[in-house]
Amino acid sequence: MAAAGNGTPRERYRAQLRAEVKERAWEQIAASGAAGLSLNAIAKQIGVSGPALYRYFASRDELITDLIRDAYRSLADTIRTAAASGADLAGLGHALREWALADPQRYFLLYGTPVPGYHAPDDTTAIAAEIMTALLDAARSPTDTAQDHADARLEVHLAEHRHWAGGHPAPPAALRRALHFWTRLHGILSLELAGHFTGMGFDPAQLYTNELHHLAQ
Amino acid sequence: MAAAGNGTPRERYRAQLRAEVKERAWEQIAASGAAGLSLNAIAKQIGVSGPALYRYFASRDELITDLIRDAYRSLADTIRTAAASGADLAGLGHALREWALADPQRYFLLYGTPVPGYHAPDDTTAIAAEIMTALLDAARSPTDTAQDHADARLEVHLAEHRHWAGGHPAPPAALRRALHFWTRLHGILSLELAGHFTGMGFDPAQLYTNELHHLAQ
DNA sequence: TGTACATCAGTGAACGCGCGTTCACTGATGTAC
DNA sequence: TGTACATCAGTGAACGCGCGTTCACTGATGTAC
Repeated sequence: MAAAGNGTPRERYRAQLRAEVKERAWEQIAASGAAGLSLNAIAKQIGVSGPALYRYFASRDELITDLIRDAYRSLADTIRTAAASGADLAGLGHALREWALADPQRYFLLYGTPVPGYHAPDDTTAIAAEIMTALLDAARSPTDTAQDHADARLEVHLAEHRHWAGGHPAPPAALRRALHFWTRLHGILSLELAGHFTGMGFDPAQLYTNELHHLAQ
Repeated sequence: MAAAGNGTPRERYRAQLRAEVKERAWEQIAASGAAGLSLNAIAKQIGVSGPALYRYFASRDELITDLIRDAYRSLADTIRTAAASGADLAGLGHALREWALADPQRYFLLYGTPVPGYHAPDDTTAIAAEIMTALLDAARSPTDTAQDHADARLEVHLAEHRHWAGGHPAPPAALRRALHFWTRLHGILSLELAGHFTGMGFDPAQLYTNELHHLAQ
């Protein structure tokens, strides 16, 4: 009855096997993409029959949803940890890059090709909003230097619509900076991870760092 | 023997059926993603038995490769046409955006989640290089205004490695501008098309236009 | 400490499905004389 | 213009595969008295 420690042995065993299933799932996704994820293949790798996994996951979809949730949580933790240790926007950018390079297919599971018809459950969009909030906080930086005309116009537009994220009103300049952070870094990262820079003979990291300098400006 | 006009009736018929297969394939990709593309399903839609398609495509992979090739060609044509009609970088940007919005899954087939292990055939990378060349030409713009320190450092790096694209040496400033064009616009487009901005209450087009102004600067 | 019962993990067989692909064959379309 | 032959499109049956998932059942682990 007590919800103490690690739970009963059976509960610990359950948690451990769920974790192992997910581990194998990530390996499989890394090896051949999320589309080819197969419960039977995972079971075989673990050394258990296929139907056994249905004690731990109601369906293949539930497993994938769980993986997406974990990926979002992992990214949110990474960003939060960096922010908590006093990183500025550039610091968050490097944390994001490291996280993405550590497991490209995990990155693509969140930000890659969407599956038509699939809708992420509400709690994952909540975590995504959390990440955005962390970015916004970091974007609320001291150096509020001169901005050119084009940016000013965007900020007016953003000011009209900044009611999202649960009425968390951020200064339009910070919102603009956070959005640029997100879109520019995602642009480089996803092209790099998909291999679109190979053979072009330059280091994507330099491009990335350059964009970070722009953003910190 | 003469390779004139539209060829023999049989050749025209072949070309027509190949085209119809591809059309249905795009519809299917738009509806459920490239992973779920099925030859049998296409055959059923056309009103023909499954094996019949093997007269027109050697395998499922060949069909997909063909679709990728067509998509690249379509994008290259779009960019080239815009450039030929005197568009500047901003103009190319709008052309790119329209092309992407017209068929998001086609965009993702080129720039979305990579399938581990899949290597695009050489001629598609040649078309990709062509697109890059068109960007470079447009990026070789008149207004070579002041650039900040961070950009200068990136340009030195690019200058050391600008031997790609068949020894087509572009000024580092143009290369930098072209790369920023590509990565920034892709960043916004892919997040927008994947629905990551929904519910945030602003218009991605404004963000996009804003980036274009930055690039034209 | 020992027995009776409930809980739960895992198995193996089975269902139904759709896939890519091969193969032998029919029937229509084009070609050669 | 007509006949003999070659070419080619399309069919239907079949193969082998792996998938997700259900179901009845066995055997081990934990719980209650």
